[in-house]
Amino acid sequence: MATIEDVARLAGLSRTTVSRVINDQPYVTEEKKEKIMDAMQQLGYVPNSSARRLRSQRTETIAVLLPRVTNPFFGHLIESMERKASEYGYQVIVCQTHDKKQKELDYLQLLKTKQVDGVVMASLTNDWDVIEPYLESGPIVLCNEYMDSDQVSMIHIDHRQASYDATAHLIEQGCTRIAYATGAQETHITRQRKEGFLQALTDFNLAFDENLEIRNALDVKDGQGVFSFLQEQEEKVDGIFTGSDEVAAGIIYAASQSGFTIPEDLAIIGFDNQMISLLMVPAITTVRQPVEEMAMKTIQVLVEKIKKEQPEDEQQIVYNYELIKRKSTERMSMKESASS
Amino acid sequence: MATIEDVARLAGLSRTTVSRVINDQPYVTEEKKEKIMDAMQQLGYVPNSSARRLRSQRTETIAVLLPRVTNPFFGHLIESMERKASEYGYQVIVCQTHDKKQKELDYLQLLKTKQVDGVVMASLTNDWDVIEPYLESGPIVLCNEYMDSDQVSMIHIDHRQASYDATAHLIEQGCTRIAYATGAQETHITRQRKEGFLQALTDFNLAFDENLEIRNALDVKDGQGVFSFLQEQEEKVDGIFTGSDEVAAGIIYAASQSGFTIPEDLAIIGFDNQMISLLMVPAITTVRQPVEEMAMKTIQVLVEKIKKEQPEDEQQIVYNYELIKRKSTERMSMKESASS
DNA sequence: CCACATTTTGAAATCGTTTTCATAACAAAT
DNA sequence: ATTTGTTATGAAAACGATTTCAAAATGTGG
Repeated sequence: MATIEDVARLAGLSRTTVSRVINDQPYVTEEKKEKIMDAMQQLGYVPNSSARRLRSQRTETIAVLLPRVTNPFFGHLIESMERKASEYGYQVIVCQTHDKKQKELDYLQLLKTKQVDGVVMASLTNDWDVIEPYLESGPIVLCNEYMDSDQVSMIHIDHRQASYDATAHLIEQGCTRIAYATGAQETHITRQRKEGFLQALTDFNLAFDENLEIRNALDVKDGQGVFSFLQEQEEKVDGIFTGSDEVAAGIIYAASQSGFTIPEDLAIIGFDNQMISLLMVPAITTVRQPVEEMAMKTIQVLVEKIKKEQPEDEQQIVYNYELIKRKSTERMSMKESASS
Repeated sequence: MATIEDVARLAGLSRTTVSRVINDQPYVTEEKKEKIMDAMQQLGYVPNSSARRLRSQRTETIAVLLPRVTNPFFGHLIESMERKASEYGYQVIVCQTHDKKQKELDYLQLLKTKQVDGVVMASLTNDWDVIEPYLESGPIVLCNEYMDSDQVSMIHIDHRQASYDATAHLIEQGCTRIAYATGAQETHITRQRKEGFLQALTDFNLAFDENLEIRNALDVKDGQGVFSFLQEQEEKVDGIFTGSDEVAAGIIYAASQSGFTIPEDLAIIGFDNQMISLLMVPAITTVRQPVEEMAMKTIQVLVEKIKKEQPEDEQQIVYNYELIKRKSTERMSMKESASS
């Protein structure tokens, strides 16, 4: 492999001048510049990125931590992040934590060892005091995660309010005994959502039966399991709030196989407005998050932090969500009869 | 940030010895080893990865090129690849080509600049003679892509035969006028599939109307478009082969809104056995690929190539697929009456 | 023609490791 | 006591770029 030295020699100039050409710096005459370009061409020279990284202390790489790519929400998130990062000239390393605390910390190590210039955390299961020390090694931005700290920027929707609205909607449709299915319970947005859910019940004078909380429901398969669980209940459950469209889809699939009618027997609400929520029969009521905007904003904020010398104030950017009402909760007949 | 020098000084030893400890090499007495460990601990030392990379010429990073993460097939692929790579101690850089030739080459540049030790190409739109020169810079393994060359290892199913089987199935179900919807037309597996499709028609004495080939159909939205297109045809189309479950789902969704019955009016076949193919009503007949196995094998082969000094023979590993027959092609009534 | 500013160039230091090579220490074998 | 072989250690080179700093060349205004 040709090095900068080889180019310099062939062009009859110094490494310094070659470096100037590579980095598009001023103070090189057009003539020499061409000579160098020719030499680079001739040798098929490309600068060695490890050497640049070492000297310049920049890696032009970002790590994105998320639970798993196969969850379509995170799939879309990383899709957009990679596109945006690529525009800025940054590479993206995928870091799947599978909601494991240790994995999360392992990946944060990338920041310490200077393998990345910054980190996006779209997965956050550790407590903040464990994460905080890593801020010394480089910027971290939270996306879709919330943290009660003013030392970190975050981009998200109001999960508490969204869950509240969703739950209220279920109640307005006449549901009185509502189950709650959640994903990994450790994360902070999960707590936010739970709060919103409970608040809605309280405000409408409904009690929550703790036995109706299902944890670790993440995908379609889990959704099928959730349905079995609901079916086993002695007292009939007439509505369920799920943290994901996939789980909701799984429930509907299982329900239709058991001859249940949705939403009459059971009203279902999902989250994220994935394509599947539109395609299921019945279509699933869900909460839309502006994924692409959030993803791009996150990258923008992170890149700005990377480039800035002195730290700016941390930003908390809250995006709007939208409750999309569909057939899976449309219980017109019940509406009249039910009002505790 | 503490450097190896600092650690050496604090421990009263040389950089070399510290390096030995870091890399778990022999010839360090237990006593000094502990001293060094203590010093590292005390200083919060972590080795700088750029420096290691530069000196050792290894990056412990792999680039995975694919069209887009949001396509669930590739989502699953990268999910498994990242997991496996992580086991081997490798990072994964996501490189979305969006089926653009230039993007593909841009990302291959990572190999040239030594930012990655190897590349997985799960997206391959350029001709081989354009790609080949990059092999000089490091190993490349194809996954889910086929190339008529013995200079590169590849892991895939027999797309030609799978398409043949799928098409034959449509014909056996009584379809006589079959449309063909494909994704990005530039890739090599796309050609393989087309061949299989055409061969089946020929073998069953059916003609293919070139007007019934739809290109660039990638997702649900495109599927809806495909349905409109089919509806506009004067001569009725009674079957369609699509290269993706998402497209198939889009067609079914649009069809159901127009009061079409699937499969009686139109039999549909998808590809990849995504969750959606099971969840749609009717469920979609599709071709299952062993994604996880393929992904893990790909990483294994690549890592082996990275570690081996002298190049081994290139392997072509062909996995088995499975045609999963579901409701979207189950035209029992037609079966009897139709046999050209 | 001089003084001064600006542009152009390169030698050498630097980034933080790993690797090579030489040497020291120690044990076992002659 | 001497050789031989193995283990233990460090000095210095190397990896391939960027950055600093000094000096040379050029231009400009008086």
